[in-house]
Amino acid sequence: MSSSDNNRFQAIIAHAKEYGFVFPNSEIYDGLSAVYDYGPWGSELKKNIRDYWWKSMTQLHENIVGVDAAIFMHPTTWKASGHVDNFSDPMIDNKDSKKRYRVDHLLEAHAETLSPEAGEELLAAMDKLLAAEDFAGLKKLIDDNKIKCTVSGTANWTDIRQFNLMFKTEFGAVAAANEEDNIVYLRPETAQGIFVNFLNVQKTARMKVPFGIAQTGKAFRNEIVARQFIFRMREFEQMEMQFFVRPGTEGEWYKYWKDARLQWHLSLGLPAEKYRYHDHVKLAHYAKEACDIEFEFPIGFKEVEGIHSRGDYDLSQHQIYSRKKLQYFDNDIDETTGKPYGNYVPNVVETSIGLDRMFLLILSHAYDEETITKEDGTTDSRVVLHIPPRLAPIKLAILPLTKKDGLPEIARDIMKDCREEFYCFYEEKDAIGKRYRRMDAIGTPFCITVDHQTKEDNTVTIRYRDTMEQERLPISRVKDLVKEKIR
RNA sequence: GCGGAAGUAGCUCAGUUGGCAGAGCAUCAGUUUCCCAAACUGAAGGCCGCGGGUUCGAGCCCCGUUUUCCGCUCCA
Repeated sequence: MSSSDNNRFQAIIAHAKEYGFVFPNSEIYDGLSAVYDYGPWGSELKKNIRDYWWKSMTQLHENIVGVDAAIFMHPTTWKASGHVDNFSDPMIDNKDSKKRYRVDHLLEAHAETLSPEAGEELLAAMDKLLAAEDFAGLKKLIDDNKIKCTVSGTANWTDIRQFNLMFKTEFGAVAAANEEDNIVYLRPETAQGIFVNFLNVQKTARMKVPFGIAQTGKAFRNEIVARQFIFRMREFEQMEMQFFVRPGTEGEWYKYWKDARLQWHLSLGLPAEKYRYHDHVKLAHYAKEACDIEFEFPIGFKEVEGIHSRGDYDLSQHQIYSRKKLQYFDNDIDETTGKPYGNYVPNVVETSIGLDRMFLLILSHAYDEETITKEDGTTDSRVVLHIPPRLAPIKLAILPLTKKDGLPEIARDIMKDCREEFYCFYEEKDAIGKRYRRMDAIGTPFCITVDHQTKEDNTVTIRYRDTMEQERLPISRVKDLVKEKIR
């Protein structure tokens, strides 16, 4: 990251706070690390991005429907998904090399250097301590065996700490005798709420494979490193769609969604050269194919969305753990056999985009510090957010040129007429130029100004954010013009 | 987690050898303004990140702490 890019990123963060888009969480208490709040214009922008995604997925696809599953899920869900076992490992750091190890890996590696009997004995002791979550005992085991770091060659270890990906909380108002019985997790991904509802949705909405289930919602992950603003947060929002297909067709659907999702980004007017695919070479154990859609943020090319061909892994896992069938009966005729395809566990192609990352994408692409040359030759600067009009928090600012001579009344009437259709903003304070610049700073694409000519012929000037050009039009045209531009 | 730098008004910052807490912009109340932040008058705004120490006296020196930024480390 160059220093100018970094300055730009810092300027965007400062702008986001100053103009009511994103605030540090719990700021009066010195903040909570890697958690942020959305302010007045931020929450509008975020909602508009979410709505645009939701509409493009559900309203515009006859074979995709939505759900809104709870954040809490039965704890077994996360055993089935692999999150409990894969992401809750005790870790230990070597103080000299700063290298971090998983405790079990460290002990297993050491056991291999011992005689078979001694090795077995060590691993048995480890398993017992791991099961009991006896970290002090595990540390003693490492010390007693004089296990050294392969990098520094020393045995100068920190205490053992648990790395927990998932946030835990207690379910039920009354404490249980065994507190383990009461633990529920805050979901680390929204996808599982779709998988466990697969049959409910398929039956009640009478969906036929191939079909998709869309969902937006909060998810929670303990990240090892905070920082990077809203790019990496502990509480974040996902927009996911799981597309269920006939086994054997997942390859073509993966290609379809890989292309369709990039087209969605480009449909917002974002430049293709700022996007690239990153195909995964090393795949997770359940994935058949996977790629990221990356965007060139001020902090470099970063993942904003993932497309994964997940096979039948998730539904099969839930079948095993729930002992319920999660299968679909396909009545379509298989041309090779002349018979229906029959029962199967569908394969899944997932599209998963981070709403907060999309927000940062829009914000960082929109942010611009312009130098403009005025008519008299002097230069001036402005900070403007070129947010796509359909996503802008405020669509139209209605400004009386002065606050007397009946101009505010006319402006108020226009406001009254338009506010049901889209977000409007009225302001009569300060010089008109100042008001234009304030609207530029929060990305309002259109301003109309009521002046004395308005009283004579019912026309107003409309001023465009991106070009700063103005034109005159009848008041009666205003609402339709803005509606056309934000479609 | 380790190392470095920084925290002064809403924002951007100044603050002399340790001697009354400052400016511009923003805000508020007026005045003035017919189209691109900078017209005039006035007002308000501060636990100088937090806690301790040194000193007659600390925004400034010392110690601790916290937050942010930068680099390294980690990242399903």
